[in-house]
Amino acid sequence: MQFATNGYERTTIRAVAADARIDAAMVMRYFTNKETLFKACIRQDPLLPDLSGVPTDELGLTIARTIVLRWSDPAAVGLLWATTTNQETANDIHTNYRDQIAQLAARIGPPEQALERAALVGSQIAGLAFARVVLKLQPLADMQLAALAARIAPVLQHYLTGDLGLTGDLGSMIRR
Amino acid sequence: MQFATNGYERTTIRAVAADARIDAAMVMRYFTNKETLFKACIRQDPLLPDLSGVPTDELGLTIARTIVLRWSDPAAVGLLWATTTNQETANDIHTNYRDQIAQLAARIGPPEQALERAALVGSQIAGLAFARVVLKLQPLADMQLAALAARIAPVLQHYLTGDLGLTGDLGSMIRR
DNA sequence: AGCATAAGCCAACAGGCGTTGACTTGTCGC
DNA sequence: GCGACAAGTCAACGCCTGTTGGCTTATGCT
Repeated sequence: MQFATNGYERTTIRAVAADARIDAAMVMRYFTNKETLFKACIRQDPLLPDLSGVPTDELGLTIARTIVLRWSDPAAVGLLWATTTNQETANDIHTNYRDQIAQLAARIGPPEQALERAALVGSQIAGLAFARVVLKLQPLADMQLAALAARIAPVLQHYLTGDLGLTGDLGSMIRR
Repeated sequence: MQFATNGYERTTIRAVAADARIDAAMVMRYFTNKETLFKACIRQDPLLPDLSGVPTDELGLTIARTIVLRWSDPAAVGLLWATTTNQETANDIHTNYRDQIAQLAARIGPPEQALERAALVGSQIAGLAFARVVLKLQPLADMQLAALAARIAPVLQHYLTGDLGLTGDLGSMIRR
C-alpha cells in the first residue's frame, strides 16, 4: 500500500494505479479524487477484541499483547500514520480508538476519569508504535513481541486502574 | 515556521521566502536546496537540563515537567514531527534524544538496560506529544501542564528505575 | 446479433514545484 | 569616485502533480 509506506503527500495516483496494474484514470473514475481514495483506504476496524471475560488486573497485559501484535505490521502503522496529514481524518480515527478504550475504562472505574485514562493509554500505544515501526528506534524495533508487551503492560494497567495522582503531587505509585 | 505547521512536503520554498519577505532565489542562494534548508531548521538543542542534583526517586517528575513544558510549544513538536518524512534525519534526532536519556539511566541502574529504558521513556514522551499537540486529542490537549506532568511522571519513573519484568511475565508492579 | 454499459487506455490540460541564470541594486574599502 | 562583492529581483526551465475527456475494447443482457 502506497499510502502506508510513503504517506499521503508522497503517494501519487499514478503510483497507486501502477501497483494495481491499472490506468490512473481508472482510479479517478472509481474514487473521484485523491482524498476520497485515501479515506477509502483507512476505513477502521475495531481496535480491541471483546475483553469482558478478562480479569481487571490482567487488562494491561491483554491489551498490550493485542496492540503490540497488531501494530507490528508496518502497513497498519504506516496507514495510521498517514492520517496525520489530514487533521479531520486523524481526529475521526483517533477519537474512535480513544473511545473504545474509554468504554472499557468506564466499566472498571469512575466514568468521569474514563476519557483521560483512555487518552493516556492511547498516548503510550501511539508512542510505542511510532518509535518502533516508524522510527525503527533500537532496541524497541528488534524486541520480541512478548517482551515488548510485558514492558508496557504495567503502564497500561496503571493508566487504566492505577492512582492517577489527581492532586498533582507524585502520587502513591512512586512512594511505594 | 512553515516546516513545523505544514510538514516537509507541503512546505514550499516560495512560502518560506514569502514569510521572510524575501525572494525564493535568495533562499536557494543561502541553502542550496530544500533539504539543506530543512536540516538547518532542525538543529537540535539538548533535551534535558542537568539532572545530577535530582534525587533518583524524583527523576520521573522532573523529566516529566521539563518535557511537558518544552513540548507544549506546537512549533517545537511540529518541527520534531516534520522529521518523520526523512528517515535519515529522524534517526539522527531521535537516537540523540534516546542516548541523552540512556546516559542518565546508565548512571542509576544496570548499563545494559539503559538503552531499553531510555527508548521506553522516549516512546511515552513521543506518544504524549503526538496525542496532545499534533492530534489535539482531548482531554490531553487541554490539560494543565502540572497535571499532565503528574500523570506521566510515575510511568517515566517506572521505566527508569522500576522492574521491567524481564522474564516476560507480569512483573512485580502489577501484583503489588 | 445488437446494443447498453462497464472497463480500460491515451493524450493532454493547468497549475505548482524546485531550481537556475542573468540581471539590477545596494554597500563597502580605497 | 570606483571597482568588488554581497543582496536582491525577475522570468523562465523542466518536471511532476491531480484531473479531464475522448476514444477503444470487453462484457453481459435481450
